[in-house]
Amino acid sequence: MPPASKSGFIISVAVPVPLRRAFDYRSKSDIEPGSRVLIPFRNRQLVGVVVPLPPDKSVRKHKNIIHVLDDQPSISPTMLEFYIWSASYYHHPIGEVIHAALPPNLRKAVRLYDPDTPEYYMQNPDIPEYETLDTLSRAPKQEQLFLSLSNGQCLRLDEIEKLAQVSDIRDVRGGMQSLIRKGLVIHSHRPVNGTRPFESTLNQEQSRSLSKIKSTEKGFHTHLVHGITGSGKTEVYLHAIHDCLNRGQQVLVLVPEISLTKQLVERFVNRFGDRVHCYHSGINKTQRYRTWWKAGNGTAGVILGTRSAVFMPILNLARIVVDEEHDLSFKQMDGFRYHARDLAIKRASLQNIPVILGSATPSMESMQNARSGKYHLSTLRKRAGEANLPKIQFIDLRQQSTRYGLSPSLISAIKKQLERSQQTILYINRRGYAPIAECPNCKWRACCDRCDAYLTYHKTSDRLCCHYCGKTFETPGICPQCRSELFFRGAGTQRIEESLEKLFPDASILRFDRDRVRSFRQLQDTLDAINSGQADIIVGTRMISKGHDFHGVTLVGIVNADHGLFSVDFRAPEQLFQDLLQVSGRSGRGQDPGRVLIQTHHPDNPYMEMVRTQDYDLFFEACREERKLAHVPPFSSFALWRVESRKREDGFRFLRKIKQYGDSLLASMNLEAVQIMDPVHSPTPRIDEWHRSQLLVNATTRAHLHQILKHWVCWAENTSTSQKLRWSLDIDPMEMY
DNA sequence: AGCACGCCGACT
DNA sequence: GTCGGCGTGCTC
Repeated sequence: MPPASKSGFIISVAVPVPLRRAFDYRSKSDIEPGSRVLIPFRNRQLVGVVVPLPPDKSVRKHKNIIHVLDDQPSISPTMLEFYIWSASYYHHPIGEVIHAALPPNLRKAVRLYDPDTPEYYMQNPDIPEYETLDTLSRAPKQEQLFLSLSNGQCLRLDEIEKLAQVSDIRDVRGGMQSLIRKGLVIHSHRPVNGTRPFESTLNQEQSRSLSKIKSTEKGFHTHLVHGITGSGKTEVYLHAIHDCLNRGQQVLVLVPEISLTKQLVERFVNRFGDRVHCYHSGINKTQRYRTWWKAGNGTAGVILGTRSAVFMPILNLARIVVDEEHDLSFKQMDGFRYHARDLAIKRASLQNIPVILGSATPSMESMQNARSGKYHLSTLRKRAGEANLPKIQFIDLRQQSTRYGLSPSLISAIKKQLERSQQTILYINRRGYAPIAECPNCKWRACCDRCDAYLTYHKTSDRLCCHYCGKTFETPGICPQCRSELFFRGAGTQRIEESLEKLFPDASILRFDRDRVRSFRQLQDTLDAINSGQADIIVGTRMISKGHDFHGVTLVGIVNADHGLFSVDFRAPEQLFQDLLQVSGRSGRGQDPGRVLIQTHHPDNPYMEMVRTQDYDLFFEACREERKLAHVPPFSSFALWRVESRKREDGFRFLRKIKQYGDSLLASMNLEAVQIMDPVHSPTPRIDEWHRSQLLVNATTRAHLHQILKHWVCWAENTSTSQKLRWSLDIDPMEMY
């Protein structure tokens, strides 16, 4: 309760500005937390949200709130608590966090409104009618209402009211609400013909995993489903979701950006009809608001979304599923740098519900938690249906020479595929034609003028392109220094595509990279083309490895696996292992067995051997030991200060000041568990004319890290910096450059 | 962030 | 004389 006085109430408001504090205002009446208010802010008017934080006693002058925008709070106490927790964990301004969580049209000074009138109602097709009538035997009015929806009819409220007049039922809306609350009736936006009956097709492993999940229906639990590619993890989630919908509850399903395809949505819609609501960057404002509204009032059964959907208010949330939990796209890489998987787990604990993480290659963090008993682990070792795991073999590049990336062994394997008219995927993690344009004589290389990076040659546009800032340049035909003819070194997707066209002129070749597949629409079309067998060979970057099911692909060729084997980033082996296993998993998902050929200079590297045998457990143990010795996550917690400046030394100087202050904080707080490294320039020191440097903080205890950061960030925020300098703090950084 | 205030150079 | 450049500081 805010203090009430003669002059009114003092209300704490989160304002959408990059400041890590709330602002206090005066109001004649008390206002419930979670309500949006219009407030004067300096000489502007902004929409803020009332937060349950204690007012700052040191502030004397208070302006009046202009206007309360919500009759009822648009943010529930639970969600508000979750947003405040998120802001404090990531040390991000509370106003910006709440602003990001609101649907775009509520960020403006408009009142809440129902996006869907009229609303349709229908019987829940997943519950047999006799069962329902049983539960309603002592509620005759509700039974009447329920029966007016018989035979799968879909009716508007006014239509039901007309029918109900006959039986003299007055509170139709209330009656329908209680039927919905009991899960016997569902809302639907437009008439649907019911959903398909749910057939169980789980194998033994899947059933075991499901019953493990079902055994912890109540309370907070984290499940990790470790299922090899093609083992049918999705099927397990679908069953778990089905149970919740039957009880009239809701489920949140988070998937990586690239996985939210038509195929996946269709799979959900086939099971759950129009109770499925999607939420991702490609959805317009009206749709977003509709989903937000329906999630909040309990009518959307399944909310299927990408990372930002973790902030969706959901009235009867019973479960959260995070598919491909290892995927890096769950981490927001700019602005509010949150990790949707970690927040999903926090949210589940706040709401006291189970959360299910699934992956073929779980992150080190999650598996460590499973092994230590914090999470419940279930393992799916068999591929569902007829399919078997693909066989992985190496092509030793020390013994075979390649022509533009392809070895004779790989070429002959592709040839055999074409003869048997089976599809092949070639994976190369580099787009464009050649990553380097070099003078063979004086070794001059084409560089970007805005970044410290070499330019990639793109043959389709005949231009040199910077993959960091996106700027393109005209290709000089000859070396600007010694006038020799330039040589394009190395291979990207375009060059592989070209080589294949020459080698196999009759084959149809499809490129699958960011240059070719730019929009959501193009992604659908490309996936459709692959699945309908229009492409014989698909040349793709990492995009292709993200959870797509290709039934005709029986060979995956990995053009170069060595990228990242000797990286300085401690996460590089994990990412390599995940990438290679994920892309290998695209092979042999139909009836025919799959093969994987990996070109490498290091077939005897221990990590490569674990890839070949697809031995996740062995990999986990090896990686675990390495990380334990190096004292890095999951055996410690990282925070990373990042600074960008226009002048080279400005950022570095600021980081030295940050470190100095941090060290003094450490000394005064007597925290030995926290270690502050020295500032360093980023591996790519300049991007788009911004010079980048960073400062790593490594802590044994997360609580101690948090404690020092609280003061540290506060200091940084109040230390004036010029506009030529930008800084940010990354909690649990996933990429260290 | 976004906006006002303020202190110096080239202009109707 | 003043219009406007962006460096600095503040927002309950």
